Amino acid sequence: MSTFGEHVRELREQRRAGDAGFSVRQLAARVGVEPSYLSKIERGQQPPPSEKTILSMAAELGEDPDVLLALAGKVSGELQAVILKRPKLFAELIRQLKDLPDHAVLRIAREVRDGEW
Amino acid sequence: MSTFGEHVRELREQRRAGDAGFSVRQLAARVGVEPSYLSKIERGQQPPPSEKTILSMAAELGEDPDVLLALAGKVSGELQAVILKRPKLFAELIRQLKDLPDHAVLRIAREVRDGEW
DNA sequence: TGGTATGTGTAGTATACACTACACGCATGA
DNA sequence: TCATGCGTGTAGTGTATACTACACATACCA
Repeated sequence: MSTFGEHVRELREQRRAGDAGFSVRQLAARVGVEPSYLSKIERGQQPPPSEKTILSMAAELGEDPDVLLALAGKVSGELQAVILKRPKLFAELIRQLKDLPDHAVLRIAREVRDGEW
Repeated sequence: MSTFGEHVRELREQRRAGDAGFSVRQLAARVGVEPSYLSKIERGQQPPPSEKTILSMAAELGEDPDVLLALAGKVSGELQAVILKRPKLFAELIRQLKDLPDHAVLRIAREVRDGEW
């Protein structure tokens, strides 16, 4: 697995191949940070930025916010809020799901979505 | 719902009714913080302490760690680690479960535990 | 060859986090 | 009365977080 910075750099360079607006400077401007800061993040000289900044990056780069947050070692505040409302319930469930294979977890998500509960 | 501090104070005073070892000073000593710090936390003059300290408090007070952490607005690092390993999967699932009633979430946890997956 | 854009280096800053150290006044019991 | 324990007030500390500001060298291109 790549680091947060490496992954961002990769995404940005992919976008840049077809769109010159994805230079460090221009992306930084749209994301709302200084270019040197973004540069350092991409090269791992700075730790990943705040959740707010990561979400802005994800939107600009067309990446899944949860994935980018995860590379930064963060769980989104939105998800945390869901857990915090019913901590016992969700704590127990998540621990149960910890070692379940992907397809099983996915199946539960689908069944819930399809209203079988 | 009570705040973190109020809840801790309540728990401590309950324990104290039958065990003099639950003074602010003695509990603080066992938890590993200064008495004045614990006192301030209980009265809401300080924000909740670190996860480590909260877990120590939960153990001493016989409270569910996830519940105490939740009152502090924190999700345990252990749970976060589970989510961070498969962010897409868990993010999707948790969002699906957001508005599900307690009994339904509980039923899923039980069925997973009982090996029906 | 002068203007513009690029990535990056150095230095500094404001704020929050997570506490400690010590002192004070009150109560109790020997 | 005085040692012990109690809760709490004031002040200060070290570290991390999340950045900004500005300067520099390089490359393109008109």
